[in-house]
Amino acid sequence: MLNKHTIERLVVYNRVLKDLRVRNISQITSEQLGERLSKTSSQIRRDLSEVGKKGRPGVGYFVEELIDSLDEVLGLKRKWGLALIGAGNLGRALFYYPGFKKEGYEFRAVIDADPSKIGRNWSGVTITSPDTLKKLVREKNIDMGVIAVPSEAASEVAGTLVGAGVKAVLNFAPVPLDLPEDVYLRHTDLAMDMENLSCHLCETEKK
Amino acid sequence: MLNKHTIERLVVYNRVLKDLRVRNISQITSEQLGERLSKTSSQIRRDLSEVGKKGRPGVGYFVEELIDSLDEVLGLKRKWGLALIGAGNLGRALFYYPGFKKEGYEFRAVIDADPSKIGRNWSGVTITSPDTLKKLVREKNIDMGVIAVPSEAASEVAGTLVGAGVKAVLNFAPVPLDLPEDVYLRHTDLAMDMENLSCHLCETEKK
DNA sequence: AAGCATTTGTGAATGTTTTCACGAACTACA
DNA sequence: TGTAGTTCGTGAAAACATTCACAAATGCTT
Repeated sequence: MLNKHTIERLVVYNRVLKDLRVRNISQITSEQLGERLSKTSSQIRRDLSEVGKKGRPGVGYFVEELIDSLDEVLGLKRKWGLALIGAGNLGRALFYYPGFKKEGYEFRAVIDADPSKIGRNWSGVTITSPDTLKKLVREKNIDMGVIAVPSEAASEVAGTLVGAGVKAVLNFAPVPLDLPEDVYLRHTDLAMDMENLSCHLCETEKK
Repeated sequence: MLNKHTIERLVVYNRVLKDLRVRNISQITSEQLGERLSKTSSQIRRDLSEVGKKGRPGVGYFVEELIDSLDEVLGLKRKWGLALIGAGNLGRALFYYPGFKKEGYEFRAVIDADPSKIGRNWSGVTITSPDTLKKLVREKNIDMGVIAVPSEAASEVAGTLVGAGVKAVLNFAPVPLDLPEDVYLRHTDLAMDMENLSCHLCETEKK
């Protein structure tokens, strides 16, 4: 029902609204929100019309109510269990990234194939070997897998995750994964963003 | 000229093509490429028609030639200088991320406000304080800024980057930045991707 | 050299997303 | 209560993106 673009924007609106809440601002109009995000007000009204809560004509939206609806829609009203695959530099950065815990995402398992890493402890989570994954997914209620291994290993661990019953995967390895239809996959490729930037720089240089 | 969606796909095509090259495959049809990426062949032909090199009817595209054109379009034929702002966990992961160097992106400056970090050395790059940024951008030919600081500090460092003349910014802080029109900005918010996943999980659960 | 089998490149058709524009809902104040 | 001033929600229009479908280009076989 909600399309991809809308969801992406809802996430951003939610961020801004939470910032407003901290600053004790309790109402905002679509016009103001749009200005803050360089979007048209009608875009914002259209997007928000897809979540439950309605704005009030002549006034705008109530920050608190809207956050509540957005948290509901975006699945932030409950905790989610994560398994981190890959305990390298990137894996560690993700594990300790404060934004996850804040929104209810908990790393409950950390997997790495490197024997020198297995057994180490990160804030109470012990790093274990790949063959423990299936068991951990069941026991620790893992909802999502986060892949932070080198490209070569990515396909295999993705397969293991899916085999263990995980239905959502966030892939940081720079390789497109081919997973079953019913697994929701997002690919966050750091170098891809960079290439996007350089492509634009190139284009503007030409002008 | 090239639109956002097309660029995003071109980056992916380039990845796949480079993989094919490694495996000594020298030709590919739009049909095959489409299958590999779950895209229609006409989408791929349309996208590729926007880069210089033409395919050959009855044969397909030549991998090597196509990579060459894509590298050109995506700005991968030259080196780019990066400044990393923020030497925390995420900053370190980005700095040591192998994908960047491979595609010609070089971190030439690392900035952090924490006195205990200033003076440390990461693979030959010394961590320096924020007030050195302007000078470094000039001296080290910095093309892009990579922001990996906590939200509170993000706006300010973004402003400093822009003030120093940087025209492209990759923002990892979970806060929307408001930069001048002529600065190209990309926002990679790790928690945002996660929220996207949980939103989808929620939606499918409901059905 | 001719005919068949591929596959490209691209107008035209279709589908999707965003913006426009305006009636209806609400507030504020006299 | 009435009037003026906001702002929302949403059909309809416009802009944008994808897919279809087919002529033209090429390779392969006889």
